[in-house]
Amino acid sequence: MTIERRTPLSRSRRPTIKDVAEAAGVSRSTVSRALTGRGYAASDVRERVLRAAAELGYVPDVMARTLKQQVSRSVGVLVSDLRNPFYAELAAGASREARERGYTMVLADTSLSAEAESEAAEALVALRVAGVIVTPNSSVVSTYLSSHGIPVVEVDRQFAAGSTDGVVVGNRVGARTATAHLVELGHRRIALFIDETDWTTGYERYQGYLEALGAGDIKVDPDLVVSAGWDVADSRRRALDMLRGPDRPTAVFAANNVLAEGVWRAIHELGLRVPGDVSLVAFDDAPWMSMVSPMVTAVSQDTFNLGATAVRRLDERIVMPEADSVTTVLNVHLVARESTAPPAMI
Amino acid sequence: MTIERRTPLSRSRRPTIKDVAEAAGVSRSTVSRALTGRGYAASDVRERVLRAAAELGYVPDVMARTLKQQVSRSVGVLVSDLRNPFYAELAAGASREARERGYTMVLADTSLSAEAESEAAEALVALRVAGVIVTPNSSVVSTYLSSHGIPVVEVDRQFAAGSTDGVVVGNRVGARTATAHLVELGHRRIALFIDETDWTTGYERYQGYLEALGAGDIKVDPDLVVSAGWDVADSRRRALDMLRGPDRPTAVFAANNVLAEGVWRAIHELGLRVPGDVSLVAFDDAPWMSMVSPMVTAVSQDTFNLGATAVRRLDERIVMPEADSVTTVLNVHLVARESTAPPAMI
DNA sequence: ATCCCGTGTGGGAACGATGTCACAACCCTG
DNA sequence: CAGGGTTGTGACATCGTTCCCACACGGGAT
Repeated sequence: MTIERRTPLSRSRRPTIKDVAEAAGVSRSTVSRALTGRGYAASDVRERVLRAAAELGYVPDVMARTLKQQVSRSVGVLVSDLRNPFYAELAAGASREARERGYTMVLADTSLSAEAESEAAEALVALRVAGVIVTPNSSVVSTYLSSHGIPVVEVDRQFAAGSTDGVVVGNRVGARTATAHLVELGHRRIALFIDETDWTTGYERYQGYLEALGAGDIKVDPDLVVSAGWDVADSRRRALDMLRGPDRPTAVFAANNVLAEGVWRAIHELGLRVPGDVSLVAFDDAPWMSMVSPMVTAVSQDTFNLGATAVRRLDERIVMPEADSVTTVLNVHLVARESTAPPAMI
Repeated sequence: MTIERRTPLSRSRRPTIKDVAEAAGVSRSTVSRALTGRGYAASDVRERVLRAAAELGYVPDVMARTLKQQVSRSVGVLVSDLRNPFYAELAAGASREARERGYTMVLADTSLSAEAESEAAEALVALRVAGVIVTPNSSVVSTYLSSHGIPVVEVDRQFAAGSTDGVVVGNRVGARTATAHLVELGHRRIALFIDETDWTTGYERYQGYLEALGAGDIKVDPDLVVSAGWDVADSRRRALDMLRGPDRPTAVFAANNVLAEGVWRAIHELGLRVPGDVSLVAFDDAPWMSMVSPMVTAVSQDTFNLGATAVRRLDERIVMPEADSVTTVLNVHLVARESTAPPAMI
């Protein structure tokens, strides 16, 4: 009859390298050498140490190791909004690549708040992470982290190009292709829904839109360029206003998946037919776009790969801190579906 | 004319508490007391220390602090697949709650792989996190972490009920409500698409389905219960087989959003009309379900809150390690939309 | 004058893993 | 037997922070 041990040994004290050394009958130094593979360790001793470590369930303390070596194997990831499938997929890609390269990932959803972003950045500095991947909303985070000697990779958007690495997609090309697709179909009144036109991403997509219109000899109508906010509700409201108006556009280019959702909802509420009454193209191919009917034509970006590439870039930067900064541009491609067609005759 | 400093001071060496102490002209102990607010510190000295710390851009090293205090302020979060909006939203909820409670979040996407899960769990032990939230695939992770004295909260599914905390939703009630909704509409041949029926989640949903059938005096047809895999493709294939068959069901209850997507795609490929030819109810209300036409009736769970609640539970557990384990059950509710209607007359 | 107390400060130990010593056993070869 | 290579040892230092204890100082009570 055995007495139940209320609290296992492990709860009271986790095994340390010292415990392993005692169990294996060697010194701590020898355990360290045997486990890491650096330095001398006879094969029978190594065997004994490994067995003792396994039996005790010994797991090295990353904190202590990092403290000594001054080299962390954690990376920070700051994204705007995990509920947006774009950021979720980005994080998924980063997660997989981080795991493959032996990094742990510290993730924070900054909820589109500058305060949360700064707070998270400070936490990452305190953790002494090896590097940070961020979808920035301003240059402050990149600047702050860089000033603390932490490598930064900006993803999707870029505020500190030249001084930090970046991984973005071909925004201008993508936007031009999407708009040109509408122009080729015969559309002349093409609305643009965009988050902003000041940042790199928005600016580039705006430029791509302008270029395609210019190439088609179409004069830009400022009333058709809507700088909608960040949520579906706002986009929907603005779309309702525009599509109810007298001079309704025959096509809409929505510059991200959130705006596209708002426009889509507005179109449906108004009972308009797609693409009969209005054509729709989106930048960023969210899952719902291939599920709705008609399916939405979209500029697809490999978001998962965007996250994975950012981690790769960061890893390279960590290995070579002094190399020139690099901006990687990933390709996008237009997925023509059912939401685009020539405009109806008037 | 100033000379550009190639590498800022911060890169060569981060400021330590010692630097702050020297700058403020006090001892390290005094700096610590002044900054943390624990212990004595004259107001003028505190002032001086704070200014020195701010000027140097001093950020305390979490590693060193944790090492000393043996109390971490990080929590681990292990989710199956961030690309699934369910897990993304769960992670978003966990992230916000963690931030509010002053925890940093270490996240790993285990990609439905047992190996990745174990690997991630070991990394979390190495990091000495304060606790872990996991959407488990077996009991091994919970057991492993518990054996290392790390508090665990199982979310969505539960393998170690009784020994660890859990946060789940009313799976049985939800499934019963969804199925009963179909029964009330007059359906007698109701298919169930489910991931598995052994685990807690799948088992409960299966039971709810059976209960609702029993209450409607409907005999269970085993051919209508499909244990589909984990991806959309598999679910779609199985749905195609079933819906092409001679004895097609008049309604389908898909027990999660992935299965629902597969069924939805199959229905469309076959040119069936919803709800005319077949009604559809889903467990877990994914964003696309309110965007497609007809909109899909679904059992909605507050996934964001699921993640947030799990962090709250974990925090309580960390504060009171010896308290009895608790399983929190969150409510779900049926959102009746357009994909359900009485079966067509035959 | 002595003691006690509250207040403020400094010195040193400790946390866990690892690297670096000097050194001690060995073995084998010449 | 000398010399060199191999293998293992314990002691000590390191990292940044905090805890514990010692001490200093001055005022009030005994």
